[in-house]
Amino acid sequence: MLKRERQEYILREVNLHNRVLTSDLSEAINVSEDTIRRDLAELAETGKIIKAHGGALSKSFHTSFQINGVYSHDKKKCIARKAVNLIHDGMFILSGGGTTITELAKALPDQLQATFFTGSLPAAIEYIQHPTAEVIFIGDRISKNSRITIGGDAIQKIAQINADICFLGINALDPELGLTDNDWEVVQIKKAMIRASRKVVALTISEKLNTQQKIKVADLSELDIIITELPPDDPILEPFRKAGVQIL
Amino acid sequence: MLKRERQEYILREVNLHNRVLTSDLSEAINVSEDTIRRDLAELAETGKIIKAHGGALSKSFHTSFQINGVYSHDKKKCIARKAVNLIHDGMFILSGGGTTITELAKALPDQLQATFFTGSLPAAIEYIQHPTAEVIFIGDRISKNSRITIGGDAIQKIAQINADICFLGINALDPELGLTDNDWEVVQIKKAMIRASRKVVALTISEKLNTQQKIKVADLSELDIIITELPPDDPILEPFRKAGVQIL
DNA sequence: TTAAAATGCGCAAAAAAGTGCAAAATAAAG
DNA sequence: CTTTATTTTGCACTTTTTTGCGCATTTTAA
Repeated sequence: MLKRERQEYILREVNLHNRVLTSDLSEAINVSEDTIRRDLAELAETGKIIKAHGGALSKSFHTSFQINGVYSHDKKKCIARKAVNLIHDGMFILSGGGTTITELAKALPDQLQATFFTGSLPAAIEYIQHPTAEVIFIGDRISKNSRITIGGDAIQKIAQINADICFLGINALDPELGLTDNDWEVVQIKKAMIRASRKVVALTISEKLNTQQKIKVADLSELDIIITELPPDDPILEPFRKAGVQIL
Repeated sequence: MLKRERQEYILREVNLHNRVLTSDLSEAINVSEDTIRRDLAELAETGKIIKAHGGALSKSFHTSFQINGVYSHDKKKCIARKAVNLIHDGMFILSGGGTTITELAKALPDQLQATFFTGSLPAAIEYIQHPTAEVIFIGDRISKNSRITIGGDAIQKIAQINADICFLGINALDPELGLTDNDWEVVQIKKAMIRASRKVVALTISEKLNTQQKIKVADLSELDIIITELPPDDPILEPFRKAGVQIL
């Protein structure tokens, strides 16, 4: 076996299993462990793998490992964990934009099999990394501020969908004024999403409760569930529960 | 056995078995190993095979190896820098997928004012961070492997565009077989993009030159410009220039 | 802390590759 | 058909690359 060939074999093994042992490789290829170590050192030097004691790790595995650790203690992550419980196999899900929704996308359990419609670039990036999730992107002009699709073409596309559930990341929620926002185009998209879904779930950190913005998106009565990081019996949530919305 | 004949035999052997040993070839053809080595050197110089200690490897087998290194990133940046010079204010640009295209999106000069149509999530994320660029995302199902939009709806949308220029990140380019790929759905998108654009630019690192994949995308004659990290007078590029394609 | 496992380093043998040159084969010219 | 020029090939030799082993050192895990 050629040296180059051997190194390619090793690289494939690493990328396939996310990690390899020097001893296993040595046995499989029938060369000394020294040779394997030298190969791993070379591959690591050109940045193709991460060397470790006893073997090596794939690059992608290493990076994803780090990312998961950093954001684990976030309010939004807490909200996302509550939200994923509403998703079941086979569902068709409309997903809006915002960082909270992106957290939701990261929090999906691996074995889930569902179809996600979204116009949010950051959320789509996360959904597509899920092993089984189907992702349909709603295309049109992309808004620079919110990084979601806006425009008539998108609204038309959304109207063709009949989703089981819709997750909206929101900017302002008030017991009287309901759901409001400051971007006209984004509001049109959110309204379309609410119309296109049987159940509407609003995700928000508690700071945005009892705040108002300038453009009306929906009445509280149009929302089915509100999810925040607070415990369900927090007094701040009382007026929303009274309006007939379920709190998680 | 003629020299030419012998080299073609070697090339067939390489592509068939993905690797050859100098010693085996020498024995099979009944010439000295020196001669085989000289043949391998010539074939490697024109980019048809990859030389290695003890023999040679096929290009297709080898590419996966080179593509994810630290040096390939520099190459792609170099390619991106060449490509941005083709973009001018007011242009309508169709942009495909792939890491090279993503580099292009990162390399855009800040004051540029242009409209980008794309179905690539990573590229769109970069385009949208540009201060003035207009971004239109072509929506439909997102392919897990390539992270670009695929499907009939997307093809229909692309057909409605009449772009000034189209940038394609490509997987395999051969002087005879032209542009090829291994994903049927992605091929359909690329074909649509080529049809929808007045000028077609192929971006690729040199390792992918002289390689073939299974599904035809376009003839060389359909390409206007090829951009690689190599200097324009490199011998590997000669057959492409002869086919009438401009090289940068 | 301690024992086992893994690693790095120097070294030597084996394999392969590069080099210069002359013989052989092929092509071109007279 | 012969002669000359060019290319191709093989051989002897040197240089480089690759590989495995012994041994001191470091890392890991109990």
